[in-house]
Amino acid sequence: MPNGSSGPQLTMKDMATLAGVSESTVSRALADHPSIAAKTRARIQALSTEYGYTINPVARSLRSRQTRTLAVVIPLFHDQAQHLSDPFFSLILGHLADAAAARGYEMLLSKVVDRDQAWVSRAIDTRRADAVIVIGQSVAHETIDVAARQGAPVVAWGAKVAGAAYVTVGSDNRMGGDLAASHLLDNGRRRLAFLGDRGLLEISQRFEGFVAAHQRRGLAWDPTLVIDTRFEPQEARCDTLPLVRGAPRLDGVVAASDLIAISMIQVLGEAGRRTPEDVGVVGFDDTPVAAHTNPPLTTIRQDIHAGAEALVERALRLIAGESATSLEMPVELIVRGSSAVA
Amino acid sequence: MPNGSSGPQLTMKDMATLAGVSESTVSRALADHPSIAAKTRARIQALSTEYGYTINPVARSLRSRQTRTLAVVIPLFHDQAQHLSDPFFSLILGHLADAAAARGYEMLLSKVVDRDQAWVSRAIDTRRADAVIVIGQSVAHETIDVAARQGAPVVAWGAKVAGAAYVTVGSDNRMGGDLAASHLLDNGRRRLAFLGDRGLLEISQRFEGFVAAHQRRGLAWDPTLVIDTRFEPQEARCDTLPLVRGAPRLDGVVAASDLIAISMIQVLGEAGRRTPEDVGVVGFDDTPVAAHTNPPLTTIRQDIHAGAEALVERALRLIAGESATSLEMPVELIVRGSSAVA
DNA sequence: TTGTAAGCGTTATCAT
DNA sequence: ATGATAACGCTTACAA
Repeated sequence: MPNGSSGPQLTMKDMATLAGVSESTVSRALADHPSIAAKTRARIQALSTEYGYTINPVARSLRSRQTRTLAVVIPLFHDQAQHLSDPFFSLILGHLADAAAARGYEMLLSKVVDRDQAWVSRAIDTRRADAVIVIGQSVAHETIDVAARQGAPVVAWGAKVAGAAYVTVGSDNRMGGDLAASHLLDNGRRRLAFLGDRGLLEISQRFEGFVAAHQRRGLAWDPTLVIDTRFEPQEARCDTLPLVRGAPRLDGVVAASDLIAISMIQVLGEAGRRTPEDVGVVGFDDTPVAAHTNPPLTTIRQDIHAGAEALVERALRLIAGESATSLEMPVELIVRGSSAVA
Repeated sequence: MPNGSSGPQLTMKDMATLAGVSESTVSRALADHPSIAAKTRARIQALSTEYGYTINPVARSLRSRQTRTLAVVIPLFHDQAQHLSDPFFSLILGHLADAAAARGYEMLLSKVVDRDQAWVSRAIDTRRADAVIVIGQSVAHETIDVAARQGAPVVAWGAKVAGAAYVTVGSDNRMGGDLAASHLLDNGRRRLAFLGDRGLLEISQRFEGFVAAHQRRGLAWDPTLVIDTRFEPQEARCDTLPLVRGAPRLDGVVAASDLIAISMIQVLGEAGRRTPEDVGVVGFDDTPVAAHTNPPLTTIRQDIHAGAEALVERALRLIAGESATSLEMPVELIVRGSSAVA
């Protein structure tokens, strides 16, 4: 009575009996171990599929000391709220899931909300995962760094920090900020705002690019137009309202995310300022909505697919005991309606 | 030399030696077993925190036959593409993560892309998780149903299907479709389009509500204004373009997602039709962008937080061998600018 | 090329 | 109230 997918789970011992061999032979056959005769191997593998036998991953893990699982951690204590609502997360999560699955790894997902110390090492010490991927190092830099120095296999999506002990994969944020600001400046805009919480490493690097773009052109930027707004649309709205009212000559906006940009366009509209005629707006991420807002959003596209691949690939290198290098990926300016020249 | 978070992992045997008791005592003390003297319990627990000892979950799982893990599966074979890009997913994922963590469960995340049969039972048979939560039963209904009949602990986010053997948690989609259409009809709109792939159970139920709203008022709905568009903005765009051009008298749109609605507003705008003056638009989900688009989106809000809680709670009931009932949650109409009366 | 046997770190069943 | 001891289902030296 093969298959059926029901009934008590078969064990390797059962398979051994069924095949008339020893457990070790089954184990090796299923692992494609070359020392097992090709014929035997094929027979046992056929038998397993026929009976729907699958190796118990828990037992395997206990013995082999490998979980074949990657922990994906999203530190959220920076802004308490659902920062996770940003579509950026589902995007990278989807790609991570693909990349992990392609390599036969499972993906354990957790949010970390308390700013308590040791969650990185815990994810590993706790032996549920072979490596940890942190999405958005944000304020967690210290924690990650300490864990990495102690030998924990951690990689993070985020900004490359000088002297950091852990591997990062992320976009060239300076380039992004620079491209965005340059685009607006080259279109004759002169009074640019920067919206985004510079307490986050990645954002502060985007801001550096924003500044660099001005400096290269010998132009000044206005500190009163720099707002450390959060990612939540609600907050973004509150933070930017006074700006719009107080800065009549504002003619361009570099936002740290598409969501902030979209929110800003709305706020501007309510104040009677048109996008792009009066104010040009550039977002960040090129999330799926960006192309379909009104007006469509000019934005900086990050290659999240490649990023996810790189994260997983590096995690596996660390697991294998090899070394891995950080990666900073170029970004691309996508010009759409929100920044069109008047 | 306690703590330190480094060095070789402590085992229960180590703790036993350290505490001068047997392994069983440590095990029981850590499990707060009442048969262990309160004093001993406290001492051992203190020791564990001091030395940073944590029970090896793999060994525990092997022995106890429980993984304390929930598998969250997202079947994606319906539309091949990144359906996952919809912010709805990150929303529910975030809430699921919270709900699982609150109960001491880990969350294993996987996308299922191939439409091969047995992925539900595999997630369990494979013994990586104690239960499976499926997000969006979509075309997977059959598969889930079969698995559930065989006793697999599965719960799904989605539409309640008559005669289904598995537990579902979802919104009252008929009510949603009805609310959306009624809102537009009551504001004098008469030629409504419905946009959404009715091949998906949830969407077809929303459509039923759309129809009911018309019927209750003795109004006819126009089949040529019903478009089975997909969730991807790109496709939504292509699918709806001809509609806009071909139906000059169209004055209302009920969309199956906020993303589709936003995309539609853009398409309308390009064709010279204003929202809400010429055409009123209602979305679905109340994703974070909805409140901040231009114009802000009238939409149907689902209580995703409660939904996630209910899913996890039911999954745990099934794990415990108890029975669980399906849940259909009311939705709420959120009126914003995109449907304002002319 | 295959088999034997010793663990991996817990929990659960008996005893005491 | 605590301790021995036997599993749980695999992998991997070491033998044959």
